[in-house]
Amino acid sequence: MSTKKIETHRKILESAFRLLTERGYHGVGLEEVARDAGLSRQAVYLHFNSKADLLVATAQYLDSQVGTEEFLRPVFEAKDAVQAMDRAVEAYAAIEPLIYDAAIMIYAQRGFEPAAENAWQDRMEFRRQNVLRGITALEAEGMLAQGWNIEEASDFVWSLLSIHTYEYLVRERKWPIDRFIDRLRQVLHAAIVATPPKPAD
Amino acid sequence: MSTKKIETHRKILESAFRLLTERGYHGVGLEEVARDAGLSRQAVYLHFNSKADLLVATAQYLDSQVGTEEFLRPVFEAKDAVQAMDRAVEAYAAIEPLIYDAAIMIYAQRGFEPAAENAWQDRMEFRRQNVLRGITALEAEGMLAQGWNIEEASDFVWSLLSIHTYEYLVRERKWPIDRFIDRLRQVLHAAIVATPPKPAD
DNA sequence: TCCTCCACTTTACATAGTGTAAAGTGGAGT
DNA sequence: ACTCCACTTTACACTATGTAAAGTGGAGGA
Repeated sequence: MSTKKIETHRKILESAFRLLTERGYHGVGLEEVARDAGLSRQAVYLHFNSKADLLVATAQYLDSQVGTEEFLRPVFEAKDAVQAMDRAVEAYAAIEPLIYDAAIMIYAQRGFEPAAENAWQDRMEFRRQNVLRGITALEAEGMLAQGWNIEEASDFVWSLLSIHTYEYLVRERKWPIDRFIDRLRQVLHAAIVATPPKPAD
Repeated sequence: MSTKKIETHRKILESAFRLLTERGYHGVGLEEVARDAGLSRQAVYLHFNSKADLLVATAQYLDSQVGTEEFLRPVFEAKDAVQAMDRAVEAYAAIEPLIYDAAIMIYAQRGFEPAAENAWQDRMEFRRQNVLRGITALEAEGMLAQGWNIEEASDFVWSLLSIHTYEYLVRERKWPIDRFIDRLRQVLHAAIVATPPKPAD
């Protein structure tokens, strides 16, 4: 692809991102996206096969802009699995607001557009693998609470750290982000971290 | 409304429910819903103002069919707040599969259709009030874990008992419903139920 | 029995969006 | 000067929602 085409590609994605997140998937037509990017509607079809394709590409573009790895670095550098977990909650709370609009849009379209379903599954699987690593480490350090196994604890934590928990508590219930972080940590500690052996007396 | 019209109304709702849940909101047109109900497309507009209206009416119709109160009765008849909570988890796990399709459809449309947004908020508020009552009782019995207040504990439990937790764990991760119930109870006990005072020795 | 009402049909139309097709344009690179 | 190609322009096919209005047929009341 020529430099020019790549540049146009990016312009479409940025117009699409802004308009789609402002007004929702059905709230904007490709006509308007194209106009916003300074192009004809047909030009958009030279870059993306369909509106659904554009949505998915937009979400992936956003992901690349957000730089998830940066946020996750402290997690991997933690001194133990419990600290990693606490840091993961913080990272999660920092990333979620940035990707919320796009993620929810993908989620809402996943029932109708196979491309959106794939994008959603990819994202979920990525997250679940990260959680699985964390829980595996927790278990290896003997800090996974009794009564849990790695698989089920991972599933549960993955579900707890989903975009919907953020939506319910922060967006709907207006929790300040610090409360959100503290409460999630509190729950995770209580529910899946082993209580420390009695201090020797 | 005449008996005949009410009957037709119901027929439309049942056709709509089946087709919409089978193929999704955008997967069926009113043409097809009407045909399925043995009517012309225009007849549907004599009963519902728009497709969005029909969706909302369908979800409400389903709610009325499900009989949520029946499921919740054991919760209100529990001997204490902790037992009520355990029973609430069971009721929740019984109701969720029945309303899942319709609820998710309403959820997915809520960004586009104010009617769907209202229906969603109503449902959420109903649930949140129920949870709030439960947590208030828990606190009154001195069984709310330290570090929680009623408001925040309610928000958290409400979010944990959302349709999305069911979606993630049962639908996506294929948890058997019993495991789902057990794990949720386990988490709730660990996270928000007070540890009993040390038995006298 | 006749009349009226009304739920529903039929036909038609306006509007809006997605996606396809194909000829034309203008500028950048060789 | 020639070519390529990204993009424009115009046009069309298709599908859906929603509106409008005249017509039909049967049930219920006078």
